[in-house]
Amino acid sequence: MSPGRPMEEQHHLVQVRRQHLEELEQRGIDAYPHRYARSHRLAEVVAEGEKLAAAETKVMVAGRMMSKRRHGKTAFAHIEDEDARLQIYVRRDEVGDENYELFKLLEVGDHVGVEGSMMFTRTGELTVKAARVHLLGKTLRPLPEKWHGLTDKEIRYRQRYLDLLMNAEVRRDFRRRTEIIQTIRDVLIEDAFLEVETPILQPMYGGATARPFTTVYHALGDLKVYLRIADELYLKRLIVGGYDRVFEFAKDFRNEGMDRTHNPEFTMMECYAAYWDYEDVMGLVERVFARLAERFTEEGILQYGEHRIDFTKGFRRARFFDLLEEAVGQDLRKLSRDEVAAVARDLGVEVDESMGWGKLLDEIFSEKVEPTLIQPTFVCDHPRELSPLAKRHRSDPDLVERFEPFVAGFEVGNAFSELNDPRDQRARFEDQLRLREKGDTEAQRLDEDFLRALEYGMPPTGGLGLGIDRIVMLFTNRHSIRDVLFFPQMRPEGD
RNA sequence: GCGCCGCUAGCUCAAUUGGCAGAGCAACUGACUCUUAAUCAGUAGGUUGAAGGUUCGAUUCCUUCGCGGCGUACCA
Repeated sequence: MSPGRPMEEQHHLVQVRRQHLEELEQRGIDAYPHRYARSHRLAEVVAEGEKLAAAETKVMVAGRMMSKRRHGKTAFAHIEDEDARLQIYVRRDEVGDENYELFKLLEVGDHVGVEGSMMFTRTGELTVKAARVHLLGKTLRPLPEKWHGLTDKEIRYRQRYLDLLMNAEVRRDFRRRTEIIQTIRDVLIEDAFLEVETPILQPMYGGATARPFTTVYHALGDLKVYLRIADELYLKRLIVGGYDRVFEFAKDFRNEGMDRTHNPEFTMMECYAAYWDYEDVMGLVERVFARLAERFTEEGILQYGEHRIDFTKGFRRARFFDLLEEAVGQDLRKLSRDEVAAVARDLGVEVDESMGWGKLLDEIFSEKVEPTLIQPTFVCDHPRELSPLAKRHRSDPDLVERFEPFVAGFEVGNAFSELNDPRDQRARFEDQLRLREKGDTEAQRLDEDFLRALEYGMPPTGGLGLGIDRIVMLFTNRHSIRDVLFFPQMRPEGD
């Protein structure tokens, strides 16, 4: 590990580079010029290679030098930019003595510009024959080895810039992250959703069950404020305010453990549509995944680890209690809280006394059903107790109109027919308060202003949250959330 | 939080039972005008994650700590 030490104490490899930098400056060369009049990106040169080489076209290209092979009075090197690499050929008798001396002082890692004409080498590789080489930015630290590259996960996560510059496939995956978000945004905008922004710092948190991060706001007398765990209650206020359809890509924060699928800050897309119910939202989720599958899979089949996931048939729809019954062999709906607890124990699911009926069912479901939900599935109609913001099921008051899309065994979202009856919403919050009094630190808070908003009338509304990081994991075939976040949470480096 | 594994040169990795800490690449010097993991000859590079202990002697064994990975728990 090489933490950033003061330059004075630097390693001899750094000292050598600093000496080269000084020598260059003594020759009057600016090691950090302001711009370079590039004529092509490398991918453009590569795409047009045949034509450019046939015409010996003059180009000005730029990139980071990733390899260098010197043979006396001639040399080859590769330069690389974001999405392509290109060989350069530098001959002393072409660039002149002075420029060749400059090139000798450049090293792997430096940013260089090359002015020259396109050609193919004897071995058939597209190459720029340099007429002149320019230094565009000097590197002071040595790059990891060219062959094995950088594999140490700690360095890859802590110094992501180094991971990105060494590993083109990592650059591609993060570019895809942006493309996935853009694809989802496109579908929403086509459906007339309006993109909005709501507060991250909130005086009262809500919209999910989780512990928050807290901070203080000095200007309001050290008022305790929270980083949002969800933006649900704010987006619903906007529906009350008369917007028809809204969405937000939100960074949410949850003060909980990290693992392969959890980072304390993560990205959730939430959207709400007036006059929709959860069946309408199912249609939206299917449109979103159909579009993602079209752009990012081969013919709708996604290879994720060992799984082949088929998006060509939409999502299977299955009810929460039916799936439970399939998995445990009996209908748990009519059982009492204690009977469910007994079933859970028999199944080897850990039970504790504070767990209510709904929580116990959820535990059994997580353990016995979720891992089996590989193909795209909507799990529908959950017990009411688990879902304090969802509307009662139109044909069964013990259930809510809710569904969770599952893919590859993980939950990628959550959706409801939104609860818009202010009396019922108040009663559900009060149930949560009772759970909190029993010691459930994650029970939801009663938000009086949100209730006031509902009392002004929210239309029937369908709402959805999508876990963006998990969706990116799916479509990049990555198995840790840390591989889809540029800068995952890490403990501070020691000295 | 708990369990297991790991941490050795800039990077990727070796080191027998506890017995002189090594290689490849990168770097430096020299040779080389179509190479591509360039080649050839030479040089330099280490507080073995940290502290303590056992021992004549510790990269190796023990204890504590730090960081990471994986699993598990918590967490929609």
